[in-house]
Amino acid sequence: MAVTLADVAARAGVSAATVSRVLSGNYPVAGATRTRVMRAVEELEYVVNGPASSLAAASSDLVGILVNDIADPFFGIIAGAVQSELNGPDGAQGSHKLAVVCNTGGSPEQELTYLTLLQRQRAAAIVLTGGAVEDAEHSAALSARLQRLAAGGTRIVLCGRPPLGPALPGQRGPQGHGELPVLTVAFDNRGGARRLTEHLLALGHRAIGYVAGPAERTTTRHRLEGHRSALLEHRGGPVREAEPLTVHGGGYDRSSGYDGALELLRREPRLTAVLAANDTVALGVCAALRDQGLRIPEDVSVAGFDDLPFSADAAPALTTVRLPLHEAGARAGKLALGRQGPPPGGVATVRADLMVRDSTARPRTD
Amino acid sequence: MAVTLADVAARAGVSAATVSRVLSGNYPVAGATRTRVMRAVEELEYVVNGPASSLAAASSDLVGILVNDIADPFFGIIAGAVQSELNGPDGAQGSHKLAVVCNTGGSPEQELTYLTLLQRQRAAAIVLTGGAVEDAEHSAALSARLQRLAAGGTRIVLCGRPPLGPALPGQRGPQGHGELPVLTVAFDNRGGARRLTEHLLALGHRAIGYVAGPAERTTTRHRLEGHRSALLEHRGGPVREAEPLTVHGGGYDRSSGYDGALELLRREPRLTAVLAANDTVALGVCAALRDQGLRIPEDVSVAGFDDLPFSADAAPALTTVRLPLHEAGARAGKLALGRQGPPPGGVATVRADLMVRDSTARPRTD
DNA sequence: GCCGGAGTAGAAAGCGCTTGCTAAAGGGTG
DNA sequence: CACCCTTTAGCAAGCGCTTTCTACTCCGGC
Repeated sequence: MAVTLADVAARAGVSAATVSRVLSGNYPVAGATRTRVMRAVEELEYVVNGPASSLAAASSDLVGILVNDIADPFFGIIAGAVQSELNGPDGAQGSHKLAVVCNTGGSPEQELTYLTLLQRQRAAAIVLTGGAVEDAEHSAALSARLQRLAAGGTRIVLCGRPPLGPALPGQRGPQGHGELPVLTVAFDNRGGARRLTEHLLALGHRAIGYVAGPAERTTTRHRLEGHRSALLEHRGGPVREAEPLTVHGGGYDRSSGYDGALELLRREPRLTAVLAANDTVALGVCAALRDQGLRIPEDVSVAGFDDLPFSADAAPALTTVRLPLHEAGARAGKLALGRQGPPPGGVATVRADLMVRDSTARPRTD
Repeated sequence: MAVTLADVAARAGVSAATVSRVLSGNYPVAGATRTRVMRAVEELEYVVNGPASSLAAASSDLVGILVNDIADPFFGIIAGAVQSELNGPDGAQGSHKLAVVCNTGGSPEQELTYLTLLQRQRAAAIVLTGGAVEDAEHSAALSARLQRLAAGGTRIVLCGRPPLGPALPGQRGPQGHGELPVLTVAFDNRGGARRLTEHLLALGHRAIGYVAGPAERTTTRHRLEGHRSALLEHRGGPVREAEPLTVHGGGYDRSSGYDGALELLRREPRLTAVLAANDTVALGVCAALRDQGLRIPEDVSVAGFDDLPFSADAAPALTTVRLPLHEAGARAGKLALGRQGPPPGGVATVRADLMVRDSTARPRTD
């Protein structure tokens, strides 16, 4: 039924070995033979059998990308960037790598399941994106699985999540365990959140609400830590204790923002600013405030995080923290393909720049 | 190095065949043997070699999804929905299908390239999303390629693009060629655009601008056709000839909308409404209008298409046409897996409902 | 004019798994 | 109690490709 190497070989009057070598190009083949083979390939419209060659060569052209939700532009942008690196100038006309996108929905079980599936495909590399769930048991299981994968030759890259390892939360600096072969592209979530909060403090806000993401995720914790540290270090006047003005939404979605804002307003009607876990949540916050008859930024300032494309076009344009998602994804892709040397310490941290736009302003002075 | 079937077999004291059968589960194995095998599998942490089993069984658990740009939520939502169907209740604990997402960037060459790559992987199915480029040569090449894939057992589903085939543009009804084994989930772009335009006409608008997408795409053409037909059929007053008030943006992106709106304003300063190719373009249109000091909808009404999540939260909330992207993607996924019988004629058309929100209103009466 | 080494092609042994066929038990039945 | 059928397991032949090793041809150099 299907055309095989042998068919091509027969037609070109050579052996299968020769055809294979012409196609892979890593063995000298005389020019005349090569053209004869290529002609046979075209005439027969031959397409290599991937599984067979993966088996024989013990290699694969699949690269896994784990995301929470591919419908979320945050992950879409990263995935797209990773994928764009997969066809770079590797072999003759680019490598033939394909991106396998896995929606984990943020679930640790799914994460593990997909890793097994990718291991089964003997994936060449895997990029894990988005914050990790902070659970000792799961971390251990995840770590073990990644070790095995790495041992089997699969390159592992974390993008937008903190480096792996037995390092305890809060513990920083060089890690003790012997060189985990897992590279990381991390976001400066703490720094970004801190700068954002400082911006609000500088504007004069003192009652600042915070609609955080799901409690158990690293991203949530880091952003919150940055926020709190800015609050604590603030000199120049009394600042409302942060805790009561923090609510944890169910997810990084619009409705969490809507509900969270309502809850904050209930706790503290004199709120003058709300920080959201990310831009999508911020949109929900804005909607809730508007529904309560509050103007942005005249009555309440709002800020997001991530700087997704729609944020600049929101009305008012959203003040937020820009995460270079495309750049980070591309970097992760390069690392995954081994196309770029590992960053010092295996961890590259990308900037998180404050983008001041129209949704934040000085608080009303009444 | 890696654990193989034989290792498991040895440990369980059975033959490799038995292990294979326990794992695939489609052959009777005695209970005792099965548990013994399962234990060995767990002790050895055995993971099947996908390429090897694909080769031997001449099957694959890869499903390709071609999208223009995965960073665009339009495609992200569809891809996510397709993927969510891949783990349905197929085998014992769900099938093991993986989604290969391919960013074509809208380029016909890339499209063909990725199809070859997927053919090489012997993909179980391929879902092509988004509008097609209307070019005879490319259509023929694409069609041929899809035929070959289908002949090789790969299921092909089109999602959000018109059915394939030698049917000439504009020609409708039953197609003459013998049953293309390609299923389609189509969007009612014409109907949606028509209803949207009718809405504007009903509000009293007569000078309606249209910022269309790239000229050569089916989606662009269909939406434009719906728009024009509504204009032509309108009874109840003079309507500005549509052509001069249509501009073609470079893409379905924000900047096309911004530039397009400016161009429309230049051509017709008394414009009272602007329809955009999609929601993202609409955001750009809004930004441009605002920058020109025009209020929405008081001075100019604006409408989008697709109803992406951010549209409802835009300010003002965007009037648009809702495309059930998730539903369509899920449907496409089911069809791709053969989990659902083909729709009559091989084509399922999904609704495109008008969503009237705050960005459209009666024109000023001055 | 003979030998050694490039340069090029082929034979064949797998890669790890699936599956058709065969074989060995076990259990009813006449 | 022999026989046949059912149930369960193993044998072994591939699936289509890669790659090592071998073989051959053609040169230049001594």
